[in-house]
Amino acid sequence: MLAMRVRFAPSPTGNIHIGNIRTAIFNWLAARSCGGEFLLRIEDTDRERSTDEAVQALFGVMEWMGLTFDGEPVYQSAQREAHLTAAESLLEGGHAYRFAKGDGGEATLLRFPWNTAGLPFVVDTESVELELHADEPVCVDQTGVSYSLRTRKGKPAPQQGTLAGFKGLQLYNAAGTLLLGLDDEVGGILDGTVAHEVAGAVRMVFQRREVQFTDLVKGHLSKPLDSMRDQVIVRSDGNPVFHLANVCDDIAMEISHVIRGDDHVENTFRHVFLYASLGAKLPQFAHLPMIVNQQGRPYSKRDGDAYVGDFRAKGYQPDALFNYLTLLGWSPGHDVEYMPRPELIAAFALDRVISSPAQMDFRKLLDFNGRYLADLPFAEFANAAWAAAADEDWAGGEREFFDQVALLLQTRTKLFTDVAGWAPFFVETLTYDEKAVRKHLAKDGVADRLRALAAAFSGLEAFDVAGIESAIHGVTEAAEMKQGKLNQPIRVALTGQSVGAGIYETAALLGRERVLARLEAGIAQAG
RNA sequence: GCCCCUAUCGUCUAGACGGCCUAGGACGCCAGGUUCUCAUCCUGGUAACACCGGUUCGAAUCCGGUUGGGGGUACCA
Repeated sequence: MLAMRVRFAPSPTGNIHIGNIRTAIFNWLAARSCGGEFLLRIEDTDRERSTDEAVQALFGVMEWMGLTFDGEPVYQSAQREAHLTAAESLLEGGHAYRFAKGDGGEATLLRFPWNTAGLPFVVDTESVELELHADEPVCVDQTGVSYSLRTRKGKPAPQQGTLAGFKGLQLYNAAGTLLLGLDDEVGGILDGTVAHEVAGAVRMVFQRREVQFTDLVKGHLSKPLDSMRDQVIVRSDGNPVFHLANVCDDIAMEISHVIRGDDHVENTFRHVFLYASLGAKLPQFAHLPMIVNQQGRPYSKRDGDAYVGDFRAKGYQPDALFNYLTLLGWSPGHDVEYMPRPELIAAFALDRVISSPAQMDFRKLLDFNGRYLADLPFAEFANAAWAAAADEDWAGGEREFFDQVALLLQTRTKLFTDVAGWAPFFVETLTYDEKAVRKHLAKDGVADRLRALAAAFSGLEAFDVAGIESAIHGVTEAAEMKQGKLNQPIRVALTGQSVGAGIYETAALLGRERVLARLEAGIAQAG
């Protein structure tokens, strides 16, 4: 088997969201897990909406996520001539025709071939017999067959399908007389010289044909050809449409596996004909389940939700987001979910991707982020925390002291924005959490104990962790309290908060002078 | 309307051959523990096979139907 060549093909029409980047991740993992190549193609043919800023943002996001691509990015807009040339050759080979639909000029349409003998992905299935609505005519021309079924209430329900979907079509009237046999005149219809409008038909019979392909994720898929319509490949204004451009580029880039979102499944039934008409070999297809938002709808650029850049701005670790996203629609098959990138590369396989949509769980992502932060080498953690603190009022103190605080809090940090909560180490005047004050400080006897503690602290020879611990123990023993009962009141007095790092370490780091001042302020709060 | 896909705890998921599933793991939540607290850590608990039929000695697992969800049905990508 040839090496795997995959591509990520976003259109730069806005910020890239979580669904897009997950597609990129799976492509990247598929390639990296088997030594294949991961290419980037920027589908910028929608010139009105494609902006250079969006392209730069795309590069930024990919770099941040560590999604390295091979070779130079391909810009689809630069391939326009190739697309048009392909359309021209399709026209010359009889695989396409020009037709004026509506009031526009002539567009170029791909013709699903009447003769499917050489196409392994089209098979004849059952013979179909349909009751028609007699009031509506059946129209047969080179664009296809249009007819009307009856709804339950007896109203006409218009249908339309490509000519090739109606092999052996026969139309009958109520008396059972054959009104039209398609196969006899298909030649003229195909070249556009003959068209029929048949009135009074109540019954149609034809041989159904199905288009089939095997998806690496979803398995064997099929769709009746009579439910499909001929596909415009070049608009009447002369611009190639997405389907043509996409397939031409994938052929030109020699893509072996097309890995994309579930929303492209239906397109694939049409794309296989394009590959065949262009004389190209079919790639393998893998359609990934959509990632849906809290409302159960797929993320879209229009909703402006869940941009990857937002996660970056909020201080998420790219590796944590990467790891988390990998678990949406895929699982390694064992119980370990926390998998650094090399493990992910080793474990990833397309055949373990599932096919139903997944919803983001931001809490689980946060948990992953906390684990990745805890596992960061300390120097890296401290640098990033320092950078994250730059926007705080208290930023810019001594780096050595900051590092000591960071060391104390690394394992408890879920997100770098949490450093805002480190303020008690860096500011003079505390902001008290009212709830914490009420619960821990404003209780009978607390003020007395804090006074006793202040005295004990003052008498301490060395204001270190061991000394602080024994001083606290001394006070609780004298008050006949349970060990640790005084810790939360002390914490609230020293930090204004009910949560934080170990209290002895916190006190030691704050230093005797500040601790004493805060105890006094705390006593005032305790009233 | 028509076509395609899909359905296990609140969420992400495990569950190749039907019995090892009185359905496992993770997040969340709850409780307890770490002879000092907490957002760390440890232990325990909570909670699911959409519904109805069928096949079978036996079904979350196979088949059919219903319902729900998603996608498509464009001279959008």
